[in-house]
Amino acid sequence: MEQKLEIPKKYRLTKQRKAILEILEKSDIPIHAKEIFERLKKGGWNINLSTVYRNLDMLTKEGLVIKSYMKGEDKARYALPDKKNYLVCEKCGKIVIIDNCPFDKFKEELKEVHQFEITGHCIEVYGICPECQEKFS
Amino acid sequence: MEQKLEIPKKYRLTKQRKAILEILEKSDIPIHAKEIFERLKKGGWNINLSTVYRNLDMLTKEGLVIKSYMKGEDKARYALPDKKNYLVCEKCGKIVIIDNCPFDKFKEELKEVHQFEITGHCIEVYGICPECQEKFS
DNA sequence: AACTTTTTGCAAATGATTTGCATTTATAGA
DNA sequence: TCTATAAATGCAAATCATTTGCAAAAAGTT
Repeated sequence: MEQKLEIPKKYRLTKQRKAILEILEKSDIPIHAKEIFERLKKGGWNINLSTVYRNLDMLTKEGLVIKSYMKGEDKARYALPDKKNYLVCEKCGKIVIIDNCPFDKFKEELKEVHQFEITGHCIEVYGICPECQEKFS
Repeated sequence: MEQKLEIPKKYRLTKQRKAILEILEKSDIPIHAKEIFERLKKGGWNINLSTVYRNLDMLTKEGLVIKSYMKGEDKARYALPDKKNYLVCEKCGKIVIIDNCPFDKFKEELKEVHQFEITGHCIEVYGICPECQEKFS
């Protein structure tokens, strides 16, 4: 259940890389590359946007970061693996993390039916949050 | 369970629109805008790529088409709603549609826990298909 | 057929993401 | 601690999917 976040030895632990991971750790929800970039800038860093992209790319390929797209959006969001399942309110945009991923229970079933060896998944659920249900009813 | 694919009356049923929907119906898996465009071209249509995009956009907003992104890809794929849940083989890229969406069983649970009114979802599962399991074992 | 509104085609613009290259930096070894 | 060297960074320019403006064409009416 715990994630280690160990960067493979063939990569170097640069301060930029560390800083990007820290931003991701502090964020409750998946965020855009540019958002990471801007938070770093605001934090006094003099980092470049392409450095952010290059690192996110490498981290994604290594499985240390999850890249996803939200409905209606055209740019990627990035998050640490434990934050990838979430509910999105279509009205206000609020995001709620799904902690106990319901999918795990289905892995076995899916495995049997399709004979696939499951290695990962991504679930995105849309709906209307309690507050908006009141507001718009 | 059945999808109607009725275009709301405020939109016109142009031949381009019909042709795009036909391509989507014929495809087993979610495909790129450009792929749709090229299949139409090959079929003798003299359609424009922006027309494809504009229609996919409208169809997506009306809920007649599902837009999604596959892991590792940076461009959107489009599919009819009954084709949105699928398994992807990480080795060979093969795609298998999940017919009986396992998620439906969880809607209620999620609804209770988070008080969200669920309106939609998207599931993408990665793994290794039976053939590749043999090939790479 | 004429009218009104939606769509289309085309070309140009946009915006996220990527890339080339010279310079800097992290890390291993002397 | 100093050096060598491969990996990373910054910057500017390039890419490529997607969007948009606008005049011409097509749909659905009357």
